[in-house]
Amino acid sequence: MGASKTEHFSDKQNQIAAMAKAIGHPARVAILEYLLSVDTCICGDIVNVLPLAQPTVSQHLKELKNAGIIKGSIEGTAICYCLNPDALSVLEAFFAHITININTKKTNCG
Amino acid sequence: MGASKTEHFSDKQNQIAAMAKAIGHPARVAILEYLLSVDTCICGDIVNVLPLAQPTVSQHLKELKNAGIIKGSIEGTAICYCLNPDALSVLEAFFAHITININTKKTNCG
DNA sequence: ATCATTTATCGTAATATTGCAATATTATAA
DNA sequence: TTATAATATTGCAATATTACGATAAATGAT
Repeated sequence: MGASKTEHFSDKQNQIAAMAKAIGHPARVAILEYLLSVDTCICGDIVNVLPLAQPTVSQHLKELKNAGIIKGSIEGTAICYCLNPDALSVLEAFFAHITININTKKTNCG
Repeated sequence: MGASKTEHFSDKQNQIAAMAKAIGHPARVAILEYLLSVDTCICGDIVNVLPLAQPTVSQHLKELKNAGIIKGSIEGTAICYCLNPDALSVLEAFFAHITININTKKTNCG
């Protein structure tokens, strides 16, 4: 096989998984942190910040965009990228919900 | 290639990415939600909850365990699994940090 | 010791991801 | 138009992931 059986899971579960998967690569974590470190959008120097070739960076940006984590808009020759607050707040809520509920329960095994 | 160039990124970035990647599959999101929905550990019925074969579920549990997201302990014939609050709070802090910082900045492109 | 139960591992097939060179596309400038 | 700059796409090789049948390992019960 090799393909996930997404049809067996809820839309919410698939959405969380898709976004987490998009962040599941150190280059893409680095992109998020970089976009967060500067004010608003970044127009055209993400490639220089990462230790990867331009096509590879372009591919990583595409995946983040497909998952809705970042947004991009054409600005002349360059493209401006920025974080998508909506997507990130969904993830934030998901993990906040988990940690809050863990703490209200008995401590665990292991 | 096919292998991530983890050596070019920080330990923190690799750690966040590894944990996010582990959650980046709907079956593993479902496992997290199930472990959260019951009190403390779950001993031995995770397979019945998921629409996947037993070896597949075992593999998913292994990946969550390798990433530190869950913990497991042997309890007779069964194995008890539970969430690892430490790992999940790292992710929670990561996304909380992002969403807090987004909101203090100008709204973005796209 | 034998059996039943539960979980893990092995082997394998299908598919996806990662990375980059080469090339194409798009937009601005001269 | 031609050149320049920035980003995207294509094509490909190496590797990883997903899924499951078959089988193994470990524990408890009879």
